[in-house]
Amino acid sequence: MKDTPNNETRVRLLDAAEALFSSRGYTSVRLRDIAAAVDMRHASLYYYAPGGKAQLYIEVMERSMQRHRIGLEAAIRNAGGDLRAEIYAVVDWLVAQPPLDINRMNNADMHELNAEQARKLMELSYDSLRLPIGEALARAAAAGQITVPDVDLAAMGLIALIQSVHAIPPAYRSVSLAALGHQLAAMLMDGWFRR
Amino acid sequence: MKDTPNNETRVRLLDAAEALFSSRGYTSVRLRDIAAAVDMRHASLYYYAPGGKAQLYIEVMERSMQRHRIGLEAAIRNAGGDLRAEIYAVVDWLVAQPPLDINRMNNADMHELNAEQARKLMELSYDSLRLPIGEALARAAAAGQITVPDVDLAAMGLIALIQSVHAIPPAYRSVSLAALGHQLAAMLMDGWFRR
DNA sequence: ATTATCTATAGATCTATAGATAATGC
DNA sequence: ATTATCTATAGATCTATAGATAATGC
Repeated sequence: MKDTPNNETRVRLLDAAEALFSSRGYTSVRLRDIAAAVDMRHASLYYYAPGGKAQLYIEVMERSMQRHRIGLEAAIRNAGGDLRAEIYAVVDWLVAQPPLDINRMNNADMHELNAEQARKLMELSYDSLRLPIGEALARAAAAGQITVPDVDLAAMGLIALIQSVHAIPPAYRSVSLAALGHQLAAMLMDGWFRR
Repeated sequence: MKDTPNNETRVRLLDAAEALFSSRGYTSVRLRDIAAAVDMRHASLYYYAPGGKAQLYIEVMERSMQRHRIGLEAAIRNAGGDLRAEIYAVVDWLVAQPPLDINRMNNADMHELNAEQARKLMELSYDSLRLPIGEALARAAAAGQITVPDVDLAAMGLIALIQSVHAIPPAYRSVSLAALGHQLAAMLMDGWFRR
């Protein structure tokens, strides 16, 4: 009795499921889509996730959020203490990950899940994203470098702003996601108004 | 042979469909959900939209985007020429409307539609949101009041940022959507860094 | 006669389960 | 014997269509 079968295939499966769920959301992704992405028949997914689609979604999203928390903390830690560098490191991390859409998660995906599981997953999501960035902002605020009304609001706002790079269809996009992300972050840090 | 049946009921139906599609997206909304919202049987929806779910979505989203364009232009026009007032008017307009999620539209909803219809709808959406705000920004930039890398990027960034108010579950929200929206907009206009 | 709705149901998916099968590991 | 996959299919939705019905308008 092993709690988790195989491994390499399992990771490939979770990666594929994450990419799909993350960009298209719970209801738009069919088990067939995930199976096709790992070149399997959809029935075989039940071998790795006996709980079916909902289990797969929750597992994949929890893993994603935990990875984000670790990745964001590391990105900030390695940026060298300067807030601007920390924020750019956050942007670089985010644009290299599958797109996040917290609005869609909160307003659509969560309706398809058991209420308690949904609550827990949203809490994990908010914490994983908000806390690392919020702490960096709190340090800069304490040092008198920045003025924000609320570090949590600012952190979640930054993420929403950065994720808007995924709203631009590739055809209309002349520069890299990272370059766009940096421009957006710079707007938020420096403000539109002339100094 | 009339092109549009009834009217009062039709408008109620489109309003209900818009609220649902807008916040939960194409695949998460069932025809039953829309029908229930207007107290009908889902089969009756075909009387108003013979083209079915896809027609309903497109019709409702086109109407939404045209209304946004008109509403944003009016909000800006009535704000009295000051950029800050114009942006707050934009925020007030946006938070009073059903939530927009351009990321979800672009990455999920559009996959369920005919490619050409999807392209047209996204183009209309970008124009309806981007142009009114972009023009206000261009005027302020020409007057030397603000500095932005790209007015279109700034306009779409503002919208994404404002829409993040809908990612906060009501239970965690102590102030009004408008107040939150203003805080977010002020961050973007003035920037995080001390002046 | 037309308008606005309903009931009943066909047809198309989608998720999930059962059971077979081939390969691998003891 | 266990692991990893497949085929086949049941069961549950969902969208869409057909045809009935009641109310209203000429």
